[in-house]
Amino acid sequence: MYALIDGNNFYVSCERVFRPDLRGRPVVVLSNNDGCAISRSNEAKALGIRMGAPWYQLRPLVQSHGLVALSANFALYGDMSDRMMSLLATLGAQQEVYSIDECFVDLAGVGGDLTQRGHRMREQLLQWVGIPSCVGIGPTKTLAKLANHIAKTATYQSGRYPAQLAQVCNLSALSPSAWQAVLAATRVGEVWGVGRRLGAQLEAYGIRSALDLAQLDPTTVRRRWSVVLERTVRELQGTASIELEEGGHGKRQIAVTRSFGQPVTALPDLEEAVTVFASRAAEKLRRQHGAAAQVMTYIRTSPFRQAPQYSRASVMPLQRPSGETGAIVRAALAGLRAAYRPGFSYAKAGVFLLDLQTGEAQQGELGFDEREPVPRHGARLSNVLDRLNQRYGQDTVFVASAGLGGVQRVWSMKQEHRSPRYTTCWNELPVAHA
DNA sequence: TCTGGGGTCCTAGGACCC
DNA sequence: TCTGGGGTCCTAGGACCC
Repeated sequence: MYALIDGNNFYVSCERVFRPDLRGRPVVVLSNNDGCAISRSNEAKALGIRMGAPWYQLRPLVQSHGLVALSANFALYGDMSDRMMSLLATLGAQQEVYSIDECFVDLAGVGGDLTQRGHRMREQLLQWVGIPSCVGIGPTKTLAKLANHIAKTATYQSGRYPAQLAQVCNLSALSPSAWQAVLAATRVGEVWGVGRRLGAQLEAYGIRSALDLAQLDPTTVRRRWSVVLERTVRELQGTASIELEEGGHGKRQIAVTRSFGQPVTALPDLEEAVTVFASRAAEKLRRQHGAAAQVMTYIRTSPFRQAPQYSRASVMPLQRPSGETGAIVRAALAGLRAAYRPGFSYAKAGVFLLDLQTGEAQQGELGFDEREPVPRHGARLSNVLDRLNQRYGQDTVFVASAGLGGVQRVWSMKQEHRSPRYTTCWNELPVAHA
């Protein structure tokens, strides 16, 4: 049996912990560059604000409906997420942190009434961390996910599902007929693993509800569609086919990409940005004690503008797998120079670390070239860099090609409404007045 | 004027091997 | 006239997720 616990409107809920005055009001959190809405309070959803709606289209709602827009504050959300996850880890034997605002918990061996346990856990999460959430419980991850979706919908939208499934929905506690009824009331596209494309295809075949999908023959599904959808069908039927993945295995790929605050044309500006992104990516890599064998740099113009379009990625292999800032920045800059064409207005750049290896299992090499022994100082230098930046704050020490005039960076992003980093920055702690 | 960032997995097809 | 069979590895691209 699995539980899926998911924070409601997570980013907005994080902001509300420190701004109780935002409760009951329409609030959105904007993406980097204040580009578009990436989290919405229920009041904002009720105004018809869509996920991903561009901010400039929403701006009139500030006047007309008291909409509050906040710039994304990922330092805050990440820290709130850590608090939430460590509390939820106590719910069962194993936990998979699936995203910043949700986790699966394996309930194997957990006794007692699981529904009640779910209610207690979400009350504790609300009281201790301040985040409202919903809990779904089911025999497989896909069913737990579905149960969570049902709990959420029943909480905020009356009529579609029985009201007692609000907040906590435990499918395994339902009678077979009640179970069938909730699956029949769920559109096939709402099932985890069925996206827009598959959803449309399935509907065209007359498979409209989650129940319809669950009643298909898995082998046929594999032949007609894919092994991925076959697994989903088996999971809906109650056969666990997607394993719980505990943390600690590290990422297979690391990316740092950003849109620019304004279009960038000059190579030196792009070099600054790519240096910063590559440095950030190298830090992430070292945090999981990894090494990258390849570095990809990518630049592109804005697809939303009526201007000549250009997009190019370039992969540079490293001489040997490395987690050092210096080596990674050099490779990323070489990739940038290979991808760059003058005369375009670039809107975004990114650095990807690929072909990652873990610290313990790294490919050795034959010493063909004795004039160039394996360097050791680079790794030590990067460690010192990390320790200094950890102790004295981000960017205390950095690579010079990142540019010295931080304020003059033409490409830096817009964040006009960012809240304080209440929990991760000494200067921005909330102050209590007696 | 103004539209995010970071991931995973699977498949098809090409290059190459014997 | 007539030209096999079986396999691996890598990459690009698609679909999905939050």
